[in-house]
Amino acid sequence: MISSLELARQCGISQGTVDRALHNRPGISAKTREKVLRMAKRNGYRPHPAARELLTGQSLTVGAILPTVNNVFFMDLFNELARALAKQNLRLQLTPVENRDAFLEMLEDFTARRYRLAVVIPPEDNIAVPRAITVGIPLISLFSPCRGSGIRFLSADEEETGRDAVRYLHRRGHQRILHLTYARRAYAIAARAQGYKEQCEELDLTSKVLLNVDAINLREALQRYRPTALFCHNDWMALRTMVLLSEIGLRVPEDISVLGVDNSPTLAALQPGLTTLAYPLASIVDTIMLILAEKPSRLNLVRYLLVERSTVRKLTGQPRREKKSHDQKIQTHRES
Amino acid sequence: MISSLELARQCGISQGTVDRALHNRPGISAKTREKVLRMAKRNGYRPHPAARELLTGQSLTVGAILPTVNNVFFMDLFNELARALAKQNLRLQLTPVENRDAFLEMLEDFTARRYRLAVVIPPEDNIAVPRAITVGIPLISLFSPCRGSGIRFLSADEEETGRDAVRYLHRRGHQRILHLTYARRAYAIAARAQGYKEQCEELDLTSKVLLNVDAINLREALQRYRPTALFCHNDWMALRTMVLLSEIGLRVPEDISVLGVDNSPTLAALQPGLTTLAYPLASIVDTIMLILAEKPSRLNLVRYLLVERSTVRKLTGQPRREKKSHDQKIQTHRES
DNA sequence: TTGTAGGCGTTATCAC
DNA sequence: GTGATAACGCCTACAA
Repeated sequence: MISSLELARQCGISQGTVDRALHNRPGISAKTREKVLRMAKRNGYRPHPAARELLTGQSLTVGAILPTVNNVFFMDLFNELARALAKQNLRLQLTPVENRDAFLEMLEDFTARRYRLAVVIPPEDNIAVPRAITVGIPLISLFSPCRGSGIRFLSADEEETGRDAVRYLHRRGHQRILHLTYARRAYAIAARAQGYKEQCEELDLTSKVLLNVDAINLREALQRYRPTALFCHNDWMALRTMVLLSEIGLRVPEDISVLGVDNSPTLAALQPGLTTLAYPLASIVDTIMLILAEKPSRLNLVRYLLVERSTVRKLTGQPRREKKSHDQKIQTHRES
Repeated sequence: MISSLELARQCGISQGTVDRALHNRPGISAKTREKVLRMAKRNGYRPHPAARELLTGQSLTVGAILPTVNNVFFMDLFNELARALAKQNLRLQLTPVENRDAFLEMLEDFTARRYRLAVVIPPEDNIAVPRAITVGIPLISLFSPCRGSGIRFLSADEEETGRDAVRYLHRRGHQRILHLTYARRAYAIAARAQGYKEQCEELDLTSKVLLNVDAINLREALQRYRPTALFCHNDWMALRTMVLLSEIGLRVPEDISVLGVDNSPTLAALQPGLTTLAYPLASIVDTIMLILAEKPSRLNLVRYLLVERSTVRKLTGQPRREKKSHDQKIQTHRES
């Protein structure tokens, strides 16, 4: 790796002139510029990002943290984000972390490195982020909130998602709807279950939530509650449920209906027939890019909680849809 | 973010003394050291990694590149690697790339940043890596080889994996074994299919390879070849196949056997009953860590191709197992 | 049109 | 024990 000073020596000129050539700045003869560019190419010259970052105090990297839990939906999201960032000449640095300590440690590192932005999926809910970090880097938390000033929390309206699911199934004639979800205490999980329960009450349906589905408790719940539909927290759990149902000997959708959430492209490849609620993944990425486009000074002042679906729309410039949007949102490759 | 110079001023001492305190170096009084550490903590001081990297010419980061193809097996691998690196105080920087250009661009960036090592899963086979990169950073390519001097290619012996699968199924009494794999031209895919074919010939079995399984061509192949066992390229494809079989109305393993490859922990959670060949994931991570432990000067001289299973063992210090190892390698939660 | 100087933050090596 | 100085590579401002 050659330095710009070394390059200047090889060309027999000064470092300043080399800089003018490399950055297309005025005040240099065409001949000299050409020569510098030729030599640079020949030597495979690349500016040292560390030096530039040190000088400018700004990095061209966006840091991302995700739990080591292997979640295909998270990967779909970050792949999308990486693509969007690449277009703006920014890189995404992904780091898997196992726990709260590693999470905060990584955030400190991002701050010290002057990353442009941190986009995180916290390994736990409500982690308290020290002020030293929040003043140092704009922070967007996805799916699960963090505690701390100026942190943006980006999420779909999970309660409404839960309600949507119940309404959709009820309209299809279902009366006994079971909700399958995780025992983990996380915002998205709790809120979605809450919406499910509330909507069930409004429609005079009995609600029942099953945590951490397995062969035994699923079988038991099926016998006890005789549900005609299963509303699963996400596509992954829907898939697992379908596998279990097939072992039990129940067919989907003839014997029982299964509804997932996410519309994960990766899982769609595995099980194209899955019925699922589409998660506004593209909106999330769009919103992140919008936040990034703002001036850093303004970033630390604004704070909003994207728990209202309309907020997402406003940010991404989409018009508020009419009532029937509920149906449009539902991807039905196979009716369930 | 406070600098060490600023910290020194606040303590009323020089930068050099601050450095002695922060790095536990001798030549400083206990009282001064304590004071510096206290002030550092209070101000949330963190050395700027860019400055350190600039000075030392070495980064504490390992760069990783993986295709945007959402592959749970890759994520399992990198999660393991991140964990192992964290123990050595190294970070893993993961970057998803879409194509050859982005891949090479990212490698150049890694080189410019003086990363300790690049661990890559190339988006295509046999990408030519310029010398400028290979001399700048030690490079390990996983699953799919790259062209270029000094590049280490780390992979299990894929041909042998293909043979193992056939031998295993044949010993269970299967005579008609179909191989389901991808159309993509990649080393692991081609080599595994090659091993499958060769072993079939040796055992006087007819071999048939089905590319890009879907509902239609699977049904057709089942009717035409009447296989009793399906050997799938990986767990993911095995799962997809099992879903299709269940739609067709065939039960696994009663009507037909399905064998996957990877022993992916993530997919095991989805379908615990899947029979699969264990991929030596831990060995791969161990080997990477061993390569990392060597001196960089030596790294650029050695070159080896880990296509012989014995080579992996040698590097990781495991004894060569006896014949029955084939059986031990196979994870059979449910006999297929 | 070109050369020179200074500083980003850290660390190693001098001198006191 | 402590303080001063130089250097890593880049970029900007100013001087020639």
